[in-house]
Amino acid sequence: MFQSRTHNCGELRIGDAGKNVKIVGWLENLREVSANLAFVVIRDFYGTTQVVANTEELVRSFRDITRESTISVVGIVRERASKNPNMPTGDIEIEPEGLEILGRCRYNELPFQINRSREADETARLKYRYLDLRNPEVKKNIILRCNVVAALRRAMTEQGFLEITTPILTASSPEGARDYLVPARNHPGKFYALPQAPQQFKQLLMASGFDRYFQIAPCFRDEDARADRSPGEFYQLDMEMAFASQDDVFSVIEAVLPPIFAEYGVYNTASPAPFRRIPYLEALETYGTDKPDLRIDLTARDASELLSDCGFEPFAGSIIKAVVVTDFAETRKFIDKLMADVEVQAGNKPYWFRLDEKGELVGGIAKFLQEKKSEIIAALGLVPGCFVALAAGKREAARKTAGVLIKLLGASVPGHIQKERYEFCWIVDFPMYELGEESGELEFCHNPFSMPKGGLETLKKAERGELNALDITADQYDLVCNGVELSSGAVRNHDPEIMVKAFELVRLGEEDVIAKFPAMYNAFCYGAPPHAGIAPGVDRMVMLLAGEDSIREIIPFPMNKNAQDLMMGAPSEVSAKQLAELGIKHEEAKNNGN
RNA sequence: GGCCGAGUAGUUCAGUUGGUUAGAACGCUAGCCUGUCACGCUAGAGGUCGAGGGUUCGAGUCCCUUCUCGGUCGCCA
Repeated sequence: MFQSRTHNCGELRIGDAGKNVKIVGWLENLREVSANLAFVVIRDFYGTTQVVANTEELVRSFRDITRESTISVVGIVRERASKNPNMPTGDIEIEPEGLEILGRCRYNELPFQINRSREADETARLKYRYLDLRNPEVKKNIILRCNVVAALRRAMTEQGFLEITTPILTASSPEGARDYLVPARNHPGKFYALPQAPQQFKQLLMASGFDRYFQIAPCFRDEDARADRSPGEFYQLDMEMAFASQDDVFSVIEAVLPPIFAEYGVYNTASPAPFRRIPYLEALETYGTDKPDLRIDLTARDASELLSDCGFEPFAGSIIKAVVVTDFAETRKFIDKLMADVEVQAGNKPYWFRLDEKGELVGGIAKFLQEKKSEIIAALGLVPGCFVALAAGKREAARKTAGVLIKLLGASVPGHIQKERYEFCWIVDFPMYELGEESGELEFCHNPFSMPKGGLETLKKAERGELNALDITADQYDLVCNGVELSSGAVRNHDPEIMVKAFELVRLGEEDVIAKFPAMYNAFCYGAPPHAGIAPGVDRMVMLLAGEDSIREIIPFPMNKNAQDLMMGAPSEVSAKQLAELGIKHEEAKNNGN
């Protein structure tokens, strides 16, 4: 029978010398110095401790144990003859009196070396995640995640929020991402859906009279992965407040996040409250993106009037954005690489020129600019040593290209980014509607739950043609940190009449509102509070705090890019019996050629 | 679905204009070594070069097809 340890592998110090102890853990390493002297490293969750094998018999015993087996060692703590100042337990070692194998590792070669697992093939890491996680370097991100989640819960609770869980099996919702569907055994042909977010439930909680709700909420979306987007499932710090305005939501987030970022992040500085607020359109014009990285000091300027008639063919009739980089001393090779990278990421070719130390416009498209040289230098405020990157095309393409230019120039040209900090901002005043790319017709820009600014009156004006619906904004906002979109949120539309009117502008009506959101529509007909909320992504936050570029590094058991769990073998086939119970036909018929 | 990159020993990688028996490091096995701590030293085992086809006297290398993985665009209200 297993007897408990007296100490873990991270806690013994010089003051413990002479004590009788029992430690347990994984056999990490065996260093044989001679036939009758070897050093054994035992690792557990808390750290590593050295055991000394100082007889021929002991050396043989340890040699016969495969590494990564779990063992227990009973013995006496003693001061080391040669200490290791680099490890917390480096002053002591254990002289064993008893040794027991608890769980033998059956393999003397592992899929990868534990202490170097981060360098291993990712497929192997995911398949053997339980070995990967034995690596303290890998484990520490998961511990960080736990600490951050605990801190978020504490902070939200302190702010008076209640954590309320909402259903995982729910109804498919008609908009947004692809749903994960679960067949309903008792209702053949019908399906549950896993929630893309607890959006409707949290609004119903507001209608139920809960004042401040939050949840570390699992969300499920069947969309393709990215480096910063795990496929399938992710977590949000979902919150909603009754009788609340945009400012109320901002106050809570500005109180909750900066201290946690400063305490747990790789950078220990976070922008203090209040965060900068940037209107959506201004962000697109100035930063070329709705998720600017404010650590970068570069901005985009409109140079359409200045340059569109300079004779350079791609500029004719185009919107042109200029990004001026001072103190630029990079090589032509650097520029070519950067321009190529921008073209790939933006899907649009960027251009450039420089003002050299002699005050001449050189390089890139400079030969088209000589006639208007002084005008250009004055308009863009150029000084010798300036590099000017240019984005041209239709308005959206020019903005996007400028955004990519700013991002890549900021990251690679020295002196234009203050990297070691968390820089938050709010993007506000999102448009309520946009023209659909395919349909060309008016559609909801983000989500139909947001309250249009000006409420019913504004919508009626748009309906009467006194106002362009595209100019209607909503109290809808994004939280952005270091160029990463952490969250969207909004003041919600809690008035059934305004909801219907908002839908009418996109050629839908009351029956559509009821069909799509029956519970919410009905509930709001019984007296709903004005409410607002937000849902910062937990995974993205932890990524920022851990300084990781891959979302898989901060998820305990991640899926691969193709939404497969290589360790568990999901998704997997199921038995014909299971399918039959669910009223689902088996694929076999097809294989037989029927 | 499009585009880009990768796939060679258990692992991470190198491999020249196509040319002898495909190498290194780490790991593994055996031996040596009395204070190591990424211990050191010596020796050894270990390869369907992702798969299939083609060009060639000869292919890890060139061509075609295909699979897998990663990144990115689409997508993600």
